[in-house]
Amino acid sequence: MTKKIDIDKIEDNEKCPVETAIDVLAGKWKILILWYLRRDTKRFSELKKLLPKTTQKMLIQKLRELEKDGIVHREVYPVVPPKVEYSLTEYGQTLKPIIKQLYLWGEIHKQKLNK
Amino acid sequence: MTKKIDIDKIEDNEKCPVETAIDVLAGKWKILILWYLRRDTKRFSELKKLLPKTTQKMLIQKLRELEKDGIVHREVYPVVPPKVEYSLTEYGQTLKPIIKQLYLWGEIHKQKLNK
DNA sequence: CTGTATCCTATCGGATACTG
DNA sequence: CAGTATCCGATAGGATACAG
Repeated sequence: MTKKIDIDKIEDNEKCPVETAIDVLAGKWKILILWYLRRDTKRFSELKKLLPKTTQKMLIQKLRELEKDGIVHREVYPVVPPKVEYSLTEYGQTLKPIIKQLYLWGEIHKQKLNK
Repeated sequence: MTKKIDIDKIEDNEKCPVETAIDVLAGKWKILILWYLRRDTKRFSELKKLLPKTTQKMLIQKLRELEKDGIVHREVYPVVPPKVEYSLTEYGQTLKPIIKQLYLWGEIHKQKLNK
């Protein structure tokens, strides 16, 4: 349904929406977090395993930022040991087309690198 | 044509293509540069005006990186004063779906921020 | 006009230790 | 398990000056 928009026809605004999007998604790990949350809820420990190259501190920091922007939901279960689950909010779901395009292009680029 | 792919059905690979894409596009200004080049060629001085918040040094640095990745083409005209034009390569054009989605989502998010 | 070259600082992010 | 706190180094990025 967005297929008919031609970005070539859009004028160069003062404050481009692309910049707005980047402001929210910048920070290397953020999009990768969203990628792993695209499908379902993950516990904090799961995310840590999925993102071995980041640190606990960074992961929490980025999760907090995404939470603040209304993209990620944090659900705390009052059990021992603690259990915290992260998921995409309904608003966060609207980012999926971006994530999808990044995935598709990443595949193309990986192939190019292997040549 | 990519509409039928459901990213929810994709397994969590070791090295996700999303990460590959991020590696190339990371750096706050890069995507914004691509945005302004999406339609046509720009001179260096034009890019500088379009990106007033970045510095000349950063702009050149990012342009060089994009050039190295085969995304941007640099055309030097041997005239005085110097004239250099930047444009998307054919390969760089393949990034347009990503840029488009970022634009669309940025618009949505701008609206949300104004409420 | 299109760059280079320095210098400098703020932020990002890693390592480690500790806690409810 | 899911954090917090602290320290510390690397690097992204800004200001300024200068050159072809």
